[in-house]
Amino acid sequence: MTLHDSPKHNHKHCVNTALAMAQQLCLERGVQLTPIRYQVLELIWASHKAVKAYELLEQVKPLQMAAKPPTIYRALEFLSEQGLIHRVESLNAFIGCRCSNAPHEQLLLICKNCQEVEERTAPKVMQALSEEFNDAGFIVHSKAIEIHGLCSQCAVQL
Amino acid sequence: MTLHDSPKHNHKHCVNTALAMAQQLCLERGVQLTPIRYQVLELIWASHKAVKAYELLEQVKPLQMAAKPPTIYRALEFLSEQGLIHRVESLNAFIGCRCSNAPHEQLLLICKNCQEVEERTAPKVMQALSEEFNDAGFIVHSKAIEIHGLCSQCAVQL
DNA sequence: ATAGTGAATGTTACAGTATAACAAATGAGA
DNA sequence: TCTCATTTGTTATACTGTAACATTCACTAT
Ligand SMILES: [Zn+2]
Ligand SMILES: [Zn+2]
Ligand SMILES: [Zn+2]
Ligand SMILES: [Zn+2]
Repeated sequence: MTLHDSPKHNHKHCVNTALAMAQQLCLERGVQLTPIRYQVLELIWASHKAVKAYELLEQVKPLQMAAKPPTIYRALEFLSEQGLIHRVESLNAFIGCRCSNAPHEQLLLICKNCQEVEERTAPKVMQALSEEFNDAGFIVHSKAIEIHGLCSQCAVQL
Repeated sequence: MTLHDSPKHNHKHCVNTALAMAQQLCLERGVQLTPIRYQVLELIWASHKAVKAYELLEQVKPLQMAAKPPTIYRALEFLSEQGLIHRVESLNAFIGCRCSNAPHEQLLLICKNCQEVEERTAPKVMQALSEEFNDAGFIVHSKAIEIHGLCSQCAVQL
């Protein structure tokens, strides 16, 4: 059982919220959440595990006969630009983002056992990072903070 | 001009120190810093820019006629295990590590302009991260903290 | 000496990840 | 209708990484 299989977690709610917010945001921004893009987002939200592009491709094919790698990568690029998903650099994979309404830092806790990824805001970490950049005279464009280990659920099980 | 081209920076010293330390550490640990591994390490230390595996392959070929992808990836795996280099996840590339004598956290500042990567210890950040993990009940195995932006040198130039 | 061992390397083939380039379709406005 | 921009289709290819097995080499136990 993973963190998000637990009875406490209503994943349907996660999905509905995420998809509704995506539609709302795209409407506000005047960008198109086309069927392909929507399907890819839905597939990514099927779980809290990071999903690989070619896994998505296989899953999309039954729905989109013509799906080829560019089909998926274009959808991923769009969703990423809109902040609806994040790329997990250390896994070559993608996860849905809960907090898409505003650009935000991301700290990803990646479980080696259940493969689930939890995104956290971690303001104290971000504050400490800012100080580090100032010391170094470094101007930040983007951050990828990816921590691998065992989530709380898996930690007690093993 | 990059951070490490500046007159203040004696890169020969960087290289000599890194290679000498690598030899010393491998001796102490009873592992073999073979010619191939040494050459790859030397090539990585040719600059402070992150280097890609297939770039290394091209550069190694004149020295190692038989070099094929596994040649490079094996050397990279060894150097990585010994903490002599780090993989930059968000670039699929590698950089030399200055502080190989002890296992350590790594915070990488990656310049989009000059491609140089600076590794920092950032104890305050690591402390804040630890607190974050405790809150989340997460058990850490490894961290990849990669910050993209402009280094101090490039920031003033642009 | 010689046969066995483990570590490193050679070699072939392939799996997995991602993008370039151009063509076709779609849809909204002039 | 025509035009333009956006999206999607299509083909091909580039880039990144590994599996699997053969060979070499140095060291050691017989
Ligand atoms: Zn959920
Ligand atoms: Zn887990
Ligand atoms: Zn240097
Ligand atoms: Zn720079």
